[in-house]
Amino acid sequence: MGEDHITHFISEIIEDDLKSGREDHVHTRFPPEPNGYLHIGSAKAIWINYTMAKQYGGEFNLRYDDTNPSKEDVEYVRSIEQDLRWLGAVPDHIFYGSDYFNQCYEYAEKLIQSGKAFVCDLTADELREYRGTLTEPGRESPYRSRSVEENLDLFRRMKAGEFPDGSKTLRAKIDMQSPNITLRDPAIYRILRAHHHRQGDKWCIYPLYDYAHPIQDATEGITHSLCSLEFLNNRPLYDWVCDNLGFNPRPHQYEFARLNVTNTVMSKRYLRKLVETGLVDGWDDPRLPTICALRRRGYTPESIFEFVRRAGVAKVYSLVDIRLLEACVREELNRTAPRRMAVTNPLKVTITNFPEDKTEFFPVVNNPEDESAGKREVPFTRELWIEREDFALVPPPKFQRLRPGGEVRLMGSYIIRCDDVIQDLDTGLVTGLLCSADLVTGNNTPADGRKVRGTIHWVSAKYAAEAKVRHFDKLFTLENVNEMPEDKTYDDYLNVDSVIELPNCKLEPSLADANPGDRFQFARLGYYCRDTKDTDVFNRIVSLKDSYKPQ
RNA sequence: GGGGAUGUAGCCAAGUUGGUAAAGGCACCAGACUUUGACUCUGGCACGCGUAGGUUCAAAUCCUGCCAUCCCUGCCA
Repeated sequence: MGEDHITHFISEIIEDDLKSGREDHVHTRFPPEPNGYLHIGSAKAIWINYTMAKQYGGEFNLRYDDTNPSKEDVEYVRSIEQDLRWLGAVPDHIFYGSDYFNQCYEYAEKLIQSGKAFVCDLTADELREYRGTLTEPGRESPYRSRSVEENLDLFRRMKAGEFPDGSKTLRAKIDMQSPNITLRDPAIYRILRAHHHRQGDKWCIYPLYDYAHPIQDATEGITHSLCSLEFLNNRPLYDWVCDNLGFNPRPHQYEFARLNVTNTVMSKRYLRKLVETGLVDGWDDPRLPTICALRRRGYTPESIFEFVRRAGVAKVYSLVDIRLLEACVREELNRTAPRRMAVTNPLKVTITNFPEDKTEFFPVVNNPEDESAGKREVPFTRELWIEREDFALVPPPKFQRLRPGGEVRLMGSYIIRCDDVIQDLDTGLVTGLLCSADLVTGNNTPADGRKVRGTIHWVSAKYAAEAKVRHFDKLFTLENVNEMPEDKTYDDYLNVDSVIELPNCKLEPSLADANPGDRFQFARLGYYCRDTKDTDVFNRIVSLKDSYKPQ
């Protein structure tokens, strides 16, 4: 799947670095904050960092960016690694940003000693005021000129827990006039008494992202720190930290546009809300765009990475059509998923010229594109189920399936003719069909050479297995969220009833043995996966394209 | 009355030392094939590269102005 060698502006940068000798190897990392589950958007950052490392024979780290204990949890740590492995981006190393808290602290003292950082007593509100605005420069903090000794003393006492939360910060001394607000003496340490999922209560001061991230990268020997475009403004600060701490060699940050997908909400905040309020069953509810939900729904890791690959890497804000993902899934599953017959909306058919007590087995091809997949024996009996929509009392133009007096092929089996229609006298509803099979022709082309256009799927009523089939009509529960007006919220677009459960599905008997996670193509109905949790359910992964248009 | 990034078809996206039918994929349309109206195959789909000028024999590619979108005013990441 995909080409051996992937090219985009990031790969060109890396190749230039390698060619010019600025770098002699490639080492990347995926640095999620463990504050939620990975989703399809995360897959892009994972894919880029992973493929760039592997393409140039380098290493790829998973690093938990856990510098803010108030938002993080071990549950997320566990899920992230699991999802990463499932996707196939197996990390060469797993690190925790919090494991570098000692280094961060040492480096901070170093910054203080070289006069590059100071302890500031401004409150959050005051700090905001001093910072200035987008159009006005900021003012220097009155504490900016404290002596090295005083700063060091204060910082050590911050660490020792002598000051209450939020009463002081350590700030980098850069430039309050800078048009880039990130550079206006940014806070690099805050006082925060919060239990850390990994460090416990060891620390009451925590480094901030802009300061910790370059240190983490440098400590791990990262060469190319690939992140999304919203960190572009932070790059000068990233460079400032690297330069002022004298990292050599030092990592370099490059930015690409993050992935947005139509009808799909990536906001971790909102996804968490859906989970916590019980509107969905959990982070792996098949309606969600999380990696674990896609997995449960039946998407393959290959198709997700293929989607990311085809969506491309550039620097424009982009909104990729969800149908590209669907196309990737269809393409893969079409090659790999065994075909099975299932009837989601059953209509009884009686083959009047077929004996009541007889069972005939027809060999049916498992995958027309893969001969090694072999065949299976499907039982045929006098009473069958067919799809209700495969019969039309009054056929619309170009309708090729069954109609009164018409013929149709039962896939892999006989051609049948509809002789009689049984209708409910009161409602007119069709309750059954009486048909006769061309027993002479069998599963072959008709001896008289007549053409029978339509082919429909069927299941023996006597041997049918039962299961629920779950359709997701509105992908990921949200419609048109990408064009959401400002006065609306995600809740206005929530469509929790978008799942259609079809309780009376008739499945060909071989489906009774399917394992959770197994994927199939149900004839003309789409690709389905037996749910891993709810095992009497088959989830529709994606529907087949339907080019049938009457008239 | 700031700074940065970006603007190529419905959606992504190649193409940048200027060179003369503007790759490819998704979507869509038409047709062929078909024991799944799937798949596959064939053909179509930007007289145009945000816009207005300029330089040039030649511009998506260079220059200038303008417009639009996104990011930045967390002791979040």
